[in-house]
Amino acid sequence: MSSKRTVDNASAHVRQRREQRQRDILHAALRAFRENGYHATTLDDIAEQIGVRKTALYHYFPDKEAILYECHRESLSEIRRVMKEAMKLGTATERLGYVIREHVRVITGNLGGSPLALEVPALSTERQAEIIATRDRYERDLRKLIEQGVDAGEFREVDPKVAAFVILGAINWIARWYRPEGAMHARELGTEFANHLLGGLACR
Amino acid sequence: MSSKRTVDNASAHVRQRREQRQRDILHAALRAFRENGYHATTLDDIAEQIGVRKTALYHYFPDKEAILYECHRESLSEIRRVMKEAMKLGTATERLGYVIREHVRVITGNLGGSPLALEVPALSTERQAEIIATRDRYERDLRKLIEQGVDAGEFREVDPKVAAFVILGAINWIARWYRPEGAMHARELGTEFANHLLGGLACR
DNA sequence: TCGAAGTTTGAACGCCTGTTCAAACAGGGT
DNA sequence: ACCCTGTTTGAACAGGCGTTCAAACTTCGA
Repeated sequence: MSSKRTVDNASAHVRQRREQRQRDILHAALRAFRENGYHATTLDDIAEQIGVRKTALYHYFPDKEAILYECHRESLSEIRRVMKEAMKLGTATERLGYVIREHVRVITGNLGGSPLALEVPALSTERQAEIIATRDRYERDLRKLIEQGVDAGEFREVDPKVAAFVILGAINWIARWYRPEGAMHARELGTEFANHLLGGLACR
Repeated sequence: MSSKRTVDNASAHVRQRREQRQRDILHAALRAFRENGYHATTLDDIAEQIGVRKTALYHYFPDKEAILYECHRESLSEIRRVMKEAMKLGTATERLGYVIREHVRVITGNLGGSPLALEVPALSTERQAEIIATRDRYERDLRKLIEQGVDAGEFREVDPKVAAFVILGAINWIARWYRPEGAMHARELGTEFANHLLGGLACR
């Protein structure tokens, strides 16, 4: 039956275009949220960035909060993928360095998100719970990574919790000042961050 | 003339009470802004925290933005005072350590502010310019401090700009997770941060 | 060329929240 | 007891923005 075939092709094409549109919206939103915050960003802002009226957004997301939710999910999944990848490496130093560099790359990328820098309290209670749970899992992994480094004698005896906050804070703060147009390049930024956070400032 | 005398006493008392009220408002606002952000904080939130209706706030500040502005000014002045104090110390390591510890103390204190963590774009253009200028002066001082450490051979050869961002980011991020009720104490937090940011994670 | 499904739009609604204002209230000096 | 100043309040207003909806438009296969 060629009718079935063509219909399938058509709907596949349609779905594809729809998903592309959704990605566009998410990226525009992510960029705006990261730079101006969720509440300061209007649907008009997001819509304008992709050349469309705000009402069009409702064909792709039920409401504004859903957009934020997807931003959270997408960026969290990307960052957890990084963590998983890091675990394949040998030493804690290598692993942590990789995580830091990749995290910086993600946060500075046009497509990626600034994982934990997004507003959580703006979400509904249930969604908050889910996002926080995922984020905590990531943070726990990071702490464990640091603990392993301490146990292995690679790192000094630090409080893993505080150390993780130092690292995450430094990285997430990038979203507040980094602009793609700026002079600073993402790659060097990542290595510079990794050097500083791993090796500190002091001469050895 | 005893009338003059008593009037002065009275107005002094009144002024004093007024200033206390203003401080109360600022601290309530600062706390709310820092925890929930400027836009997510309503005047009702602030007013409720000091047991008053939101309209009462207008006797002390012309509008919401003015409250944010004063929060900025107060916390910036406190943090610049810290920087000035640090300059009296001998080595770059001591200076930077002091700045970090005190910065953490300020940001975790009930009364103090989270200096640079407040939303800037919510201010009017002129006020933005002023706040940014002051903030930049502080950041420049911090960078210079780092440069001096590099020149003196105390620090490794880092990009002072990036190093400053790492330090400020780690510290400012505290506002996002630190809660006074929590188990973590401000003092240890400060020294832990200083150790990490100066000495890094790696064993030496 | 037609029709159906997908997409975009403009107008309108409703809520939230910052702001204004006149009226009530409090306190302390005479 | 009275008044003046400073303070607080409730009601009402105004604008912004998220959201709804029916109507117009676009795309693409038949």
